[in-house]
Amino acid sequence: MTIKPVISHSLVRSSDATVANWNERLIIDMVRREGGTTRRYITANTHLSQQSVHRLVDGLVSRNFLHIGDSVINGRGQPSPLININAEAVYGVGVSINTDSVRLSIADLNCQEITNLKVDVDPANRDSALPILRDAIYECLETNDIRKDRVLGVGVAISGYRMGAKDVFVTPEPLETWSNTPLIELFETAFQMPVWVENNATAGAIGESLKGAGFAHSCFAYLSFNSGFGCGVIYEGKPFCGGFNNSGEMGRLYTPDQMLHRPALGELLLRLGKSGIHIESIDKLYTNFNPNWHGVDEWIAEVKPQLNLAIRALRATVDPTAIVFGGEAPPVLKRLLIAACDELDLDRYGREITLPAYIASDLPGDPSTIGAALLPLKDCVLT
Amino acid sequence: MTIKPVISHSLVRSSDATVANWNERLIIDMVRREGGTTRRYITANTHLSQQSVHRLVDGLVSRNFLHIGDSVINGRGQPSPLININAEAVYGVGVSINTDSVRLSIADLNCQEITNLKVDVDPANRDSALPILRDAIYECLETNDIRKDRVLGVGVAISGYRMGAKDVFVTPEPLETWSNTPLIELFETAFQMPVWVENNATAGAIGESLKGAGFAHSCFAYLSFNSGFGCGVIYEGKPFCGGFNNSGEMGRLYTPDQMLHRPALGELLLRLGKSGIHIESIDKLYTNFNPNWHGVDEWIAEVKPQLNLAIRALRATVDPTAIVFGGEAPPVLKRLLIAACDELDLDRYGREITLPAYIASDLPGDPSTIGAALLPLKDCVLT
DNA sequence: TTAATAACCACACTTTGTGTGTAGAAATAA
DNA sequence: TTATTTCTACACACAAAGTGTGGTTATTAA
Repeated sequence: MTIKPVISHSLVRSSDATVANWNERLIIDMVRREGGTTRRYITANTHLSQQSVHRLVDGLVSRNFLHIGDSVINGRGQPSPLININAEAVYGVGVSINTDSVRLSIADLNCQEITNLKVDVDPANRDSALPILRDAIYECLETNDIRKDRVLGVGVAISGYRMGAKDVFVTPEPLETWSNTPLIELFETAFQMPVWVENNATAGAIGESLKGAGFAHSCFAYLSFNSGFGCGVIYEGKPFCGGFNNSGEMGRLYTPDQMLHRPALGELLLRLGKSGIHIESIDKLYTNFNPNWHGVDEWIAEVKPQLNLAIRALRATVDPTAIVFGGEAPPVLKRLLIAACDELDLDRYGREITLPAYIASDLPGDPSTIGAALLPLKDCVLT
Repeated sequence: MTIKPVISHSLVRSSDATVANWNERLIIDMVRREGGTTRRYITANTHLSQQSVHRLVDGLVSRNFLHIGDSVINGRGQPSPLININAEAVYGVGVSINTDSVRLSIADLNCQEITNLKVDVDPANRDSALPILRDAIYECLETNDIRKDRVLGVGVAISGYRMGAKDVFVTPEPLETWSNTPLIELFETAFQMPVWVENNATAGAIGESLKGAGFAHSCFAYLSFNSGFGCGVIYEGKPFCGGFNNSGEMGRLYTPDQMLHRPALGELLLRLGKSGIHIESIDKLYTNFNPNWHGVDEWIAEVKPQLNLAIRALRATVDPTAIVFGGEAPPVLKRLLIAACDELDLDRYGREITLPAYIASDLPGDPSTIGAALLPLKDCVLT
């Protein structure tokens, strides 16, 4: 049984029951990325003619995805009315399930996070978690005055890799309860809304593609420093999933020996513990991090070879134009990790080669939750 | 100045001047891959309706890309006429420029190699090579009775990585003369035909996607064992080029120290030479290879760690469903290399994970030349 | 012999784009 | 002030490429 969209009829195209066709999505995403623009600009920057842009924008305005604002003067000629996103047109709900916490988030059509909260459930117990999560979602929508028929669906970010189907995961052991189950059916039944499921690193990458590095890069790798260490790849603006849908599963790069020294924050917590600094969760690390703590420099030195190996592997295979340092690492730590990267910008004949940009993600908090909330938007109305 | 297609007007669609639109290409490629099929099969295996398939096939038959053959009976109902590829409809010409040889090849619409020959030119001297190559192409077309208006264009495979534009390469030093030049304009001017340019590993991968592993895999990595060691990635049936267009440039994976022990056949020739076995070219290695030669086992052991690192890097980032061992390595050597691959099929909790298939390519001779000849076909009429 | 099935094909229709042409509004240049 | 320019707005005819309906025909199973 597939859950049908619950969104308003006025938002759905009568012809094919989708929310927006590809050219409409191109226009919505262009308006969003530009933070408002004119029909003139859209005509100049798409393959569409003036007449087509006019008709498509008209339709999107009448279906309330876009607003017409004041006119702007661009030299001679009639001024262009500004076209703006109607941020309240549709929303995406995001849920991230991590080993130590479950978070909930709502994003509007502008990809702005409306709310982000920790849900007080035990992620290790599926049966008790699902109804609590469902209640939390509906309560959260009500609190924020969001009608249910404006919600495209729920994106779920979970750590682990896929096995067979696109929605069956093998999770880290603390999340064993979510393993080997078709998650879409599970969540759709629980939430009574359409559901998307994605690996947490890829969810972070999607968030970055819509709000951060994606403005300048259409092919980049997103390093996700969480309890573990993962990676999401964006190619041609879309998530790259590979053959078995496990692209970016960095554990497969390392030998068992190297695994112990990979840049996973869970390992950092252990090292800090040994130095007498006891941090109980990645959450707390984010808020309390001090780069002068005893053990930080040592850990950076310890993981540096594995971090550089990951970057070499990405450059050799994916060849991204940017590598984004994200996940739940504290901002200062991201900068320390970037500083630890070797800059191998010469080929074997000593000729210069272009390096990818190393970027510290500045999406706040847990990027996989906001990324999860953006999944429905990305899949229905954006590009 | 862009060279216009020289193919017959009867093969080009009047509406948009392309050779075939996407649905037509889907059908042509399905007929090709099936080695002939019925409209019934096409209808069942595409998103197209019976009526649309009928209309599209009709158009392709009247434009001579397809032939209608005998009918086959499939149980009750009217028998279906067989639809076959007209192999002589269009052709692609391929040129590969390697450090030690220049090869020329012609492929028909069935992706069958019509001819493959070594061109007697010095690849190190561009100005003398171009006119000789042009003459060789036209002579070769004449010899094989192929009219010029059936040729889609020339694909060129060259070793090296891209710099900036998609047709500007930085080549290995022996091919310095082809470096830092927009190659499309260069070759189009010389050949007076449309030209495609591709890295030789990716050209091999494209060949494999049309004639070998591509029948079963839409995402695979193609390891190209040549004088150097490269890789081409196919994703969703198409070449994956990454952000800077240098996906698969495996040199970037290795440290300078590892580079000396990477699985490049040029290095094998050096090791064999030290053992008193003097092979003058990769060509000769292909025809005369003996796995019992002193030095072969030692070389396999020497490169094994770097080969496995490449595979780990590919599995972590691209996650292909197959890894094809190709390039100019002799068949026996490919099998030895496959045997040297560790099979890391357990995750860090000891759970089983699906391995990619390790496949020895059985395209004969130099795959990059045939791959080059397939470039125009892939880009104009196949998918 | 007859019913069922599948292929074939004509036709009307829909969606989604294009190009042409016209009218009008507002800013700038002379 | 007036003319020019630039851009919006909109009507209309048209084209490409798909769909659905329904009828005809060929073959097999009962």
